[in-house]
Amino acid sequence: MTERETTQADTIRLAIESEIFNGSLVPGASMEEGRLAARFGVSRTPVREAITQLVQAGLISKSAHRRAVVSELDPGTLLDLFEALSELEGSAAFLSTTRMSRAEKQHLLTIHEAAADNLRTQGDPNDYAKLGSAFHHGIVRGCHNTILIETTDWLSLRVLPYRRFQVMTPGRLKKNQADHDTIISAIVAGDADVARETIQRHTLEQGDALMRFIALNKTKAVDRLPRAVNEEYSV
Amino acid sequence: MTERETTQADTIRLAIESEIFNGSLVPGASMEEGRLAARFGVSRTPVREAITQLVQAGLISKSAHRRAVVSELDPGTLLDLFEALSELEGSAAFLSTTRMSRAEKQHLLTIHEAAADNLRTQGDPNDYAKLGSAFHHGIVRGCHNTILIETTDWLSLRVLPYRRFQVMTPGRLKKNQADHDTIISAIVAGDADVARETIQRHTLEQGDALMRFIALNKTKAVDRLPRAVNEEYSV
DNA sequence: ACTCGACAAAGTGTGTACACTTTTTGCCTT
DNA sequence: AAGGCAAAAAGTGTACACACTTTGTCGAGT
Repeated sequence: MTERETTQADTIRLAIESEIFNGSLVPGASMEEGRLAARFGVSRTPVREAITQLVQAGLISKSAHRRAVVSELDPGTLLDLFEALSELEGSAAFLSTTRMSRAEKQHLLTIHEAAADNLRTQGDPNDYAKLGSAFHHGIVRGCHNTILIETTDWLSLRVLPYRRFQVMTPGRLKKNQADHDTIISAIVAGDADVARETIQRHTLEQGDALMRFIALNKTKAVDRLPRAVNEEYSV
Repeated sequence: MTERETTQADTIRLAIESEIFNGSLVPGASMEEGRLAARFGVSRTPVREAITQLVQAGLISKSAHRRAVVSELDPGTLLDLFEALSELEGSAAFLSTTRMSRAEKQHLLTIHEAAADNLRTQGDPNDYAKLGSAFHHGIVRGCHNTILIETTDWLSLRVLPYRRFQVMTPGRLKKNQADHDTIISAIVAGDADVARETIQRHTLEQGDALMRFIALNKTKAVDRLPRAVNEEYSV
């Protein structure tokens, strides 16, 4: 009768994931199984399983007999990440140009226009960020290649813990929107090569900006984060 | 005193992995934790951990309260896999063209020539396959982007269980070698675009050939595999 | 005071027990 | 004989216990 579709380990994994994304667990923070278990009111077993999963996802690093640590990306790796992501998104855009349905293109246009509207009316920057993310995701999904989508998502996930550092200056916002405009135009016009090159450079630049920002502000920013913890997470 | 650098779960994971690769565990075969545990002489705990890891790696599929199954790729997904892989290798080749050291290029040439020699002297086809794999891997490593390398390896891993189906006809061998020749020439000449396009198309064609072969011979081939099991793995 | 090393505390890895879910078996009904 | 329901068997998920490893502490030697 009592049907359990989602296991406890899954619940814990999602919980830890979101704590990493919302910044409760900062990159570099170490997690101790027993404490997590106590905090979530379960035994260590499902916690361990959740951690194992997150390790494979790349969000957590861990070596034998040592406690798990939220993955910390050094600037070099972060750059590699964005470079790889930009190539992947470029490939996706290339394929999407010829594979997206009319409805999908329309959906993308709707998002793009909503973003433009947000800029014109000086709407919530947070909403703009969401629209931007939806735009990228829409393009990637448009390629209809499950593996490519999955892989892109996988890489995007690993950047997520650092996205919160991103601050968009008015100049960057405008450039961002202009890039998106070029991309969607290329897709609609059926120019796959331009779509690929534009989104590729665009994503790379985004990453570059984020990297520079982190390099400059990291220490200060970390200390100022709400509920941020540098060392051990406290109950 | 007794130092344990590799945990039992790791050992088990590697063991299962290699059984998947060498065909003892065929895609679609279901694995039962208790039996695996007994077979490896450990408790279920490390086996479960190994399985969790392999699930995240994509080699095994599993849903709650159901036993784990060696991932089975339908033709469509397999095609997607090769398409994604071809894009990734294309990107890597593009970057490698400008980033490979002289020594790395030399190493690649050595491999390529050994392969050519193998063809001329009608050497062991198995050796030729290994050289081909080393060639691809060498190009990917040449891009010096950890994430891109890691991601490419990740996708390659998922194809591995199906590589054993691959049979190279003399015609394919020659074409394969010619492609490799074009690629290495482009890299040495510094023509990144040609390198990208060539290896991209090359990998895609490889995948296509493999797919067709599997589609034609799968059922028969599976039954003929040494130590192959269709249903449950028996102790 | 500093280094080194033994001891103590904390934490991870794995074995085992048990609850709950799924699958199988076999009986009953039609 | 086929279909379906119920109980039993098998298997997965989780708690807990314990061994071994790592980490932290404290005191002795220099």
